[in-house]
Amino acid sequence: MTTRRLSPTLHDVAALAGVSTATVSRCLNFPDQVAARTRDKVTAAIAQLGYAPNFGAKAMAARRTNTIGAIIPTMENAIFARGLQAFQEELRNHGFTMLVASTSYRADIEEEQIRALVARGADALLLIGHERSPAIYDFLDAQGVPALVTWAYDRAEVRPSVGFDNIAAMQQLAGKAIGMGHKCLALISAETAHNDRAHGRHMGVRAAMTDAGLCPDDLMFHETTYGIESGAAAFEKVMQLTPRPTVVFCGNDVLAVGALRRARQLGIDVPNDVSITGFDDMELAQTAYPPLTTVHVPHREMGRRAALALAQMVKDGVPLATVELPARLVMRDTLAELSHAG
Amino acid sequence: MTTRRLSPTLHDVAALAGVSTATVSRCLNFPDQVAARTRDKVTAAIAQLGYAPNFGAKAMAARRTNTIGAIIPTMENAIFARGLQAFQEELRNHGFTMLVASTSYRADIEEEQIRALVARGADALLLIGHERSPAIYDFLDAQGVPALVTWAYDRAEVRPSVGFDNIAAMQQLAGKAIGMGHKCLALISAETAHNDRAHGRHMGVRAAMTDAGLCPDDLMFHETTYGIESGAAAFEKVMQLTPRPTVVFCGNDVLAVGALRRARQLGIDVPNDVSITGFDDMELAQTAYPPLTTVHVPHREMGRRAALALAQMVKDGVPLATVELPARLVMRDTLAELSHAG
DNA sequence: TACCTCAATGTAAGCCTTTACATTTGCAAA
DNA sequence: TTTGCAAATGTAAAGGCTTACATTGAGGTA
Repeated sequence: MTTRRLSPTLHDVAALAGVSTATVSRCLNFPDQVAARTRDKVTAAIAQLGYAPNFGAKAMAARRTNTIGAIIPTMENAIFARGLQAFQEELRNHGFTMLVASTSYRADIEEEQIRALVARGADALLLIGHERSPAIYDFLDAQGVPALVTWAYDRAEVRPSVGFDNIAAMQQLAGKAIGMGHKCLALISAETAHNDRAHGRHMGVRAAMTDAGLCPDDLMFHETTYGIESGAAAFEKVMQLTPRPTVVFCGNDVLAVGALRRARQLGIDVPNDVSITGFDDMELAQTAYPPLTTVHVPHREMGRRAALALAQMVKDGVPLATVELPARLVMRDTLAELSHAG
Repeated sequence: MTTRRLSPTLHDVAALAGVSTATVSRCLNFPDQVAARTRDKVTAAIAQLGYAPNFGAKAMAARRTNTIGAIIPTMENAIFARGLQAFQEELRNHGFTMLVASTSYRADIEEEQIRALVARGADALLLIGHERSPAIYDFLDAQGVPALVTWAYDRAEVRPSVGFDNIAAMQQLAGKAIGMGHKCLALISAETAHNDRAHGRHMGVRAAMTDAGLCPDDLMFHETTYGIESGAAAFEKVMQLTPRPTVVFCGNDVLAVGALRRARQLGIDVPNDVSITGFDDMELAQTAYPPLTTVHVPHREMGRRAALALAQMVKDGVPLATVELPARLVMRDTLAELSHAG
């Protein structure tokens, strides 16, 4: 009485094709190392048996899973979703599958998720932003799992990354606003702790002020949580300040849309009474009314490039390199010359 | 000369703790089967060595990966992203990790992805919508991989699902519009081929017309691709029809926002000249101007419930059951009583 | 013909864990 | 003290694949 197997194994295929298991394995993984005749026999046997390789066995023997992990704050933020989508598509082109985990912007959960994905056999990891504890980098190094940072570019960092320069981008936008006559600036920022993107954007505004001979400490800085409502509330607060700002930069489009909405509710005209800008250029920005002036971030391109780099790293050992991608201003209708009537 | 191992194994832990590998394994998987003293020794050894179980070996020996696959059309659509986020969070609560693949709404890619995730050792699968080839269901059955459908509920389907009734929801919305005096109806729909959600919504409008004694064939039906621009173009087309519709239902919020935008560009006032409705109730709907009347779909709840069901199925063998979740009308500002002036 | 080379194929040793079954230990009951 | 039983632990056999190394055989060269 023989044990009935759930599904056919390499061994069964080999027996049916009249070759060794090694040959079948080679047929699957390095087809041009085996003679065409043999290959045909094996292919036929595989088809006949409906053979599919066993994942665990393959992973164990090959010491690789062809799986790459991505850890992002949340998929609900469209910018991450978009980048992730591109990441996954490119990964698929190279035969990899994506494992996803999210952190809700919490450092402790991120650490847990990094460990979880490594334990799940991720061959490499995609991470957002540079800022995390050194211990976790040590862990990654010890486990030999390469990690690529994205959404951030910082020439001072040694770890490889694919991203854009948050400081420079925001500096450019703020510089533009100052050039349009604005001197009284406010920034509604996402939380900057453990978030080097938000922090960089803050620094960018300050840098532009310094460039223009303004005192960066005069920037009205307001930090808040992510969300349309938060943006609305922050805007209302900021508009009560004295002197009242003539331009309100927002750390991202979602906050800006909230600000826009509250402005309308308060009867404040944008951009005639006050200018508002966003950051990210998500679909929301075009849809908003009036269409939002913002900074376009190459989310898809970042995801795609990151996937490519990681795939080549795992497959061919191509070392990870840092790539800076450009972010560009998108002038729409919410940033205007300072009207001296205002 | 001994081979240097990359990372410590169960064996190393066992040696250090002075017990057998079986005991270490039990310590990890069934802690209360081992004496407290032993457990302490083992725990110490694990910590000292920085041991982490090998995924491939574990998967092979346990014939389980604690990984669940999700296959969705695209993460760029916020409604899927949101559901997926909730799905992943709940999965994490139960110790599972999520494998994600996307299909770009293409049946052939979906099939390929289903096979890929099964090959990657997914213990179970989350799928969107019922509509797919029987062959792929056979494959899933043959491989013993349970699948749960979501985003759709259809009492006629035997396969388990967690979702809402697209027909009934749209029927309710259309019924409401008809009750407000509208008789001349148009529907801008996403592509209905291989998409039972879009198809159901179409059927819903027709059903409401029949209910009200209107002839469903009088519905001006316009099918288009997903996207704001598509919605805008479709709206323009539909408004050139004779008789001109007084209400334009859209298959989703994105199309509706496109319609709204084009209406503004064309100087058509919403809702006084024409009513427009969406479907999904994504953030976009509140942000749009004017705020969009739509149907709220419980995306998060679907994701959460699906994760729970799948986790319980894989862990404890609880059979998958069909659950219908409610979708409800959200009246905002784009649907109005038919003004007889119009 | 004898010899060499290289491509194709085969052999078998891992890879690391889980788990059925066997063995030992500890303790309570007699 | 002896016996019996349950709890704790150990032994070793899978589990299915990859791959280093060994073997075979075909074709070319001297």
